[in-house]
Amino acid sequence: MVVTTDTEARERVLEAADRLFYAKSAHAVGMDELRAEAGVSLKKLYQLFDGKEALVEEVLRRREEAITAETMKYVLRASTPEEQVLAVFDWMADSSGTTDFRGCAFINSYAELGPSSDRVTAVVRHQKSGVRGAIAAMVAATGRPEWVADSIFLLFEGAMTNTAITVSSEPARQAQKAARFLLEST
Amino acid sequence: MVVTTDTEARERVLEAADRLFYAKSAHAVGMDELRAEAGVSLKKLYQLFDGKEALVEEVLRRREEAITAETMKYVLRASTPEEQVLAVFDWMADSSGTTDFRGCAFINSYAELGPSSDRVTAVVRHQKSGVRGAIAAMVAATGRPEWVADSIFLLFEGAMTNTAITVSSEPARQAQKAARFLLEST
DNA sequence: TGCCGTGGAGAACGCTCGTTCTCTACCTTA
DNA sequence: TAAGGTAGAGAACGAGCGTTCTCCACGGCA
Repeated sequence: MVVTTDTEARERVLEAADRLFYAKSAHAVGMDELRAEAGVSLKKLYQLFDGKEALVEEVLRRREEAITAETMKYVLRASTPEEQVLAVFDWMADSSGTTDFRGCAFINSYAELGPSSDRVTAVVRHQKSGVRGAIAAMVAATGRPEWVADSIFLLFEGAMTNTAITVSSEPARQAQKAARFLLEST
Repeated sequence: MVVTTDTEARERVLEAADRLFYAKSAHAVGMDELRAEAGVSLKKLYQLFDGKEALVEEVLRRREEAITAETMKYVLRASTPEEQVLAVFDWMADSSGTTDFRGCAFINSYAELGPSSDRVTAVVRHQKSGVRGAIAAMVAATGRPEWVADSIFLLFEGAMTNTAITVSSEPARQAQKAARFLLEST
């Protein structure tokens, strides 16, 4: 028998749940499909998580951390504060290149589960305010006014959804171009 | 007995479906709840529509027309081409004031049903390309380059989702401010 | 070796869904 | 009045869901 700790099983479930929920939306993924994908028994699944809603919540929290870390890699690669702001659109363009890019998982979850789950709504609001804050901090470092940060955040959000819907990285590039203009002309 | 034609019953079903699907997401609304809300028998419901997926599709088509007409009212009220472009953000700010504003119904439907329904995906793409085209036409009338139209469209999209998530018209106003800046400085 | 406790496999449960079918009441028309 | 057809109410059905329970195999330990 392959030995796996609860921690490892937890991570396998979260990884599978994140992937499946994002690709197919939460209500389209059954707990049994999840169990099979994670290679875990149904008993253990319910022993590790309080239920589907709690699982969705944890998946979103985990994804928030993962995305933050990944975008950081792009941001820290840049030298000037301006280039750091623009780097988040490079991350988006690269991400949209991968198959099955489906836009912002938080917006998607809010659309599907927001009306019925306060916990999901709370995590989504938290992520959005985090992204907004991160962009605001970078823009502040450039010395531009705060409304520029607001604008770039909204460009980012609009590009995320439309990059998914059009299945093209064009919106990401258009948003980056607009952000560059805003930074250069203020 | 109250006499109702099939056309009237159809419209009642579509109105109820649009309202409920938008407020609670499609999978959270059962056909029986819909039947009760529309005041129609289950038999007639299935006689008027081929099934739930077809109903969602028709609801989105109908909403696309309705939103186009409503925003037109705002646009035509404005005198200059620049003010016409900015008027769509007035529409958004006003709409978000109504209770139960949930952002863009097309983005929401894409998030929930896009992976499982090609028909829904097609309607969503159609609506997005329509909005993008309408903004492009208005921006072209101002003499600004096309990338300005792309930017304003993405600002619009980002503001739609974040106006819903933050339950505030602030993103709509921020996007309008950014759009005004883009128009004035190009 | 015999016992106990843990854990996995998957059957079972209760519920809700989308969809169809049955039955009955009523209106129309001859 | 009698017959026929239409439409509504809602029961029925099969499937799938989230969740729980049963059963058994297997390992550690006295």
